[in-house]
Amino acid sequence: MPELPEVETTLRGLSPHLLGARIERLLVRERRLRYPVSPGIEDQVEGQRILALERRGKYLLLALERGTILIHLGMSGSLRVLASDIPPAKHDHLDLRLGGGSCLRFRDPRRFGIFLWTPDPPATHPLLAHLGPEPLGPAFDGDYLYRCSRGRKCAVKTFIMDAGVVVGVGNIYANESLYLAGIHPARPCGRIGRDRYSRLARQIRGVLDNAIEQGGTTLRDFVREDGSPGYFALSLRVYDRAGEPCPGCGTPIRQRRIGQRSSFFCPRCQR
DNA sequence: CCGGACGCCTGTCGGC
DNA sequence: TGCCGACAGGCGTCCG
Repeated sequence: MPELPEVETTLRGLSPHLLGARIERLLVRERRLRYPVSPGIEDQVEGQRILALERRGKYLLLALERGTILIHLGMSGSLRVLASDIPPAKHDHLDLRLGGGSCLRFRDPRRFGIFLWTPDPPATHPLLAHLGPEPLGPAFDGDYLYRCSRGRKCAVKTFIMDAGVVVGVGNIYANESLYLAGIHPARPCGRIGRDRYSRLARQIRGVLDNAIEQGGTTLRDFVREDGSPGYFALSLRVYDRAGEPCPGCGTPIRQRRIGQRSSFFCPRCQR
């Protein structure tokens, strides 16, 4: 579900509510997520203050005084801040109760999400240790993509969705940035030149920046911390638009599976 | 090392 | 109206 912009939107919305807050209690109703919620996490986090909120790729990190809560929203997860006396709905798996009667509530119908405790520096955690650079950070550019792709044979779309290459680019934004860069999603990544990769890197950055500005993309279940949707769905050029005319040339948008994921592209504008 | 297939879950939608 | 299969924004694991 949520890709980088949705996680960033969530982080920005949560920050004013969570920063500096003290955790009174963690209530876990359902431990069976992508990985079981860390045993004993309730006792670990109780009484600690939240010092910082950070994002690494699609992971959300709550830095506490003696460790870090590591959250991933999976496909269908969302986080909201609300009064803790509001009764939980179906799929509301965890409540992080804060002072003043408010709580951070984690909902995740499909339970592909993650909620883990680590006392160690989060960058060393096995789930984070092998992640590629941030697409909005200084290490990410066309040259990086070019060098990284030499000798590889997978489709360029699969390549940019590989979190070991660059983090945070999920199916929606991969489709959109390839369209804007004029690159066919099935093209082998190792046979794309420097100039095209620099265009692609710029478009990835631009698409993510714009999506963050619009509060993310709401297709089905994504909601912000206050329950409102994101509006970037209105800006999608090709994603979920099979058969509709390409905004550039009018050719019907085509849909096809690449690397087990639905892919959308204009057969004329993307080569 | 790389790439492709699979599975984890629930909800929704389209076709019959 | 109801049932059934396909599919959905992610990602770790397994296998060749």
